[in-house]
Amino acid sequence: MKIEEALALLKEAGYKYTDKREMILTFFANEDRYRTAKDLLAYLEPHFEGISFDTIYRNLHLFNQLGILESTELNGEKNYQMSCAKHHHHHFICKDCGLTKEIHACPMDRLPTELNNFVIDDHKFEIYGLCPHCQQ
Amino acid sequence: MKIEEALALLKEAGYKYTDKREMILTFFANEDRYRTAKDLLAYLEPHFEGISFDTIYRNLHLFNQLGILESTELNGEKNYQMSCAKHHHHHFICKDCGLTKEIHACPMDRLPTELNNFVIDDHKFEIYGLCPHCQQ
DNA sequence: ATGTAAATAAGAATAATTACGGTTTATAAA
DNA sequence: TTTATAAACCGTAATTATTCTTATTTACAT
Repeated sequence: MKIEEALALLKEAGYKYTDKREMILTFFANEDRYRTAKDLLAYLEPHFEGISFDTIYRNLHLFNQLGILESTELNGEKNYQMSCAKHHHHHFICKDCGLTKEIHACPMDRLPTELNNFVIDDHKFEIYGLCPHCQQ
Repeated sequence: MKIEEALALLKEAGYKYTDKREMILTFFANEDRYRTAKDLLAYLEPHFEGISFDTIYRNLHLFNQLGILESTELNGEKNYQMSCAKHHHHHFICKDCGLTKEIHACPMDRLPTELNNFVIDDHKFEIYGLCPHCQQ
């Protein structure tokens, strides 16, 4: 997702434009991988001295809720990256650098009949390993 | 996995037998679902007044490492259940009661060639929803 | 210009987990 | 059966990630 698209989404949903929000989006737009709240804070700190945790977390939540960011949990920490959705897909995630690669196959396509009596709300399919770059 | 089997594994790996460890295993043996450290503590507390966090977490780690317990992360909390491994499989997990159901289909069977240059260490496939009982 | 709801800062609170120093205990060998 | 020793344990403090609270500031529609 592009920054402009995200800003439009924000405006449409009645949220305000702020320079911090723009910079948060810039951060994620320039990264093709999952990043933590801490990573984001480190990026914002030099530009906005004294920026608060609250701002970080509130916006991560909001953006996630609006579908601007997608999230996953990697060793006990929530990680976010710019949403590449529109079409449903899953991810390979590099354990070293956090780089992601879309996987278009989805195991839910042919679901086992064993789950006939279960209500299915959600699923998670992720592959972990090392990207070509981090293998060296 | 049965308690005896787990105790044998412990002994074989050179760890000591203690009454607390036996009760931890009893707890998980009687549950067919993922449980948190807190759940375990609540169960042990009446039997061992003043049992420490350290004991809980140290043993959860150890058991997980030995393959006695498997773990997953559900809304920011680590959850454990008795390992049902031997054969590779995945889980349906009830969001209400934590009940699990094995799924024998594995999406890694036919991996997309897109990942040819990636080293794959691990993967996660979980389906979340409501079990028949919790739908009422 | 101005009113209002949203956004923010600052820091305290919470929740899960880990770490540390001192004591007890399971186990094996004398 | 005593004894030595490493493992297990307790009590508690520290850490880490995250959320909450209150007062203040700001974007933006009117």
